[in-house]
Amino acid sequence: LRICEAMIRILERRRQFGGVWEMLEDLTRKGYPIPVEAFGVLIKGYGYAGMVEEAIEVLEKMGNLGLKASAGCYNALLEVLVKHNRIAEAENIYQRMLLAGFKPDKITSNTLLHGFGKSGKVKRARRLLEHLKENFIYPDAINYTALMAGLCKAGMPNEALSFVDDMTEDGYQPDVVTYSALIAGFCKAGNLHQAFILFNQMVDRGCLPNVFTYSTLIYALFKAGKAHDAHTLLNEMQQSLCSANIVTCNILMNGLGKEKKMDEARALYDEQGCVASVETYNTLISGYCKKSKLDEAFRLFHRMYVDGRPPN
RNA sequence: CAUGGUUUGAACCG
Repeated sequence: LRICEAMIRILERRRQFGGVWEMLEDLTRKGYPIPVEAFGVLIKGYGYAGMVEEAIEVLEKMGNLGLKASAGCYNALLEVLVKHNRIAEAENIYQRMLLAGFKPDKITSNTLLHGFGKSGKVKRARRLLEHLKENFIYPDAINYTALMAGLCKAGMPNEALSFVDDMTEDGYQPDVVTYSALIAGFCKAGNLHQAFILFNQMVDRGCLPNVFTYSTLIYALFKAGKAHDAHTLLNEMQQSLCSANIVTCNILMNGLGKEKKMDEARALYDEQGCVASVETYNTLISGYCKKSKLDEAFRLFHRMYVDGRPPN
C-alpha cells in the first residue's frame, strides 16, 4: 500500500496520470493486489489538478479492474466535489455510496455538511442532520462547525450563527474553531461589529482566541482601512503569548502593501522570523505590482526559484 | 542518497 501510494503521488506531482493507470493495470495483469485505499490518493490528486470529471471516473475504472470502492474512496470523491462546488454531483455520489451499503461516517457527514453550507442549502443540511440522528449517528461540534463554516463562506453568517443553538441543545459548546469560522464569516460580510461581539463573547466564556482568530480580525481591520486598530490587535495578540505565523505575516504584508508601505512590510516580515511561502511571494509581488514597481516584483519572482519555491 | 505516511471543521496572495 505504501509503495503504491508513493508511486501514485510521484506520478501525480508530474501530472502523469496516464502513468498511474499504466502502473495499476500492470500490477493487475501481474496478479498483484492493489489496495483500494490507494485510489483515495488518486482521487484527491485529480482534485488538486482540477480534473473533477476524471476523479469521478475513478469509481468506474475501479470497477473495470474488479475492485470495489471503499468508504474512503467515496469520502475522497465527495471532498473533491465539495471543494469544487459540485454539490449536485456530491449528492449523487452520496446516494450511490448509501446504495453500495456504506453508512455515512464522521468524514462523510463533515464533508457533506460543509458542502451544503457552502452552497447555502440550509434545509438540506437540516435534513441530513435529522437523518444522521435517526440512524443513531449524533452530530458533534465538528459536524456543526463544518456546516457553519460552509454557510459563512456562502456569505450567510447569520444562518451559521443560528446553528449555535442547535449545537448547544445537542450538548456541544462552540470551540475556538467554531468562533473563528463565525468571526471570519461576519468579517467577510463586512460586519466587523458582530465579529468583535463574538470575539469578546469567546473570551468571556474562557475560549482562548488563537492565531487563526487574531489573523482573521487583523485582516478584516486592514481591509476596512483601520490599520491602526490592526496594529493594536497584533500587539494584543503578542501580549497574550500567541505568536504570529506565516499567514499572519502575509496578512500584515498585504495590509501594509495596500498602504504602500512595502519597506515596512519587509522589515516586519524579517522581524517575525517567518519562512516565506509561495503565498508570501505572491503577496509581495502583488504589492509591488500595485505600486508599479515591476523591477522589485521581478526580483522576487526570480528569487522564488533560488528559494526552491517556484511560482504557481 | 531519494520517496512516501489514504479521506473530514476556522484565517492570507493568486
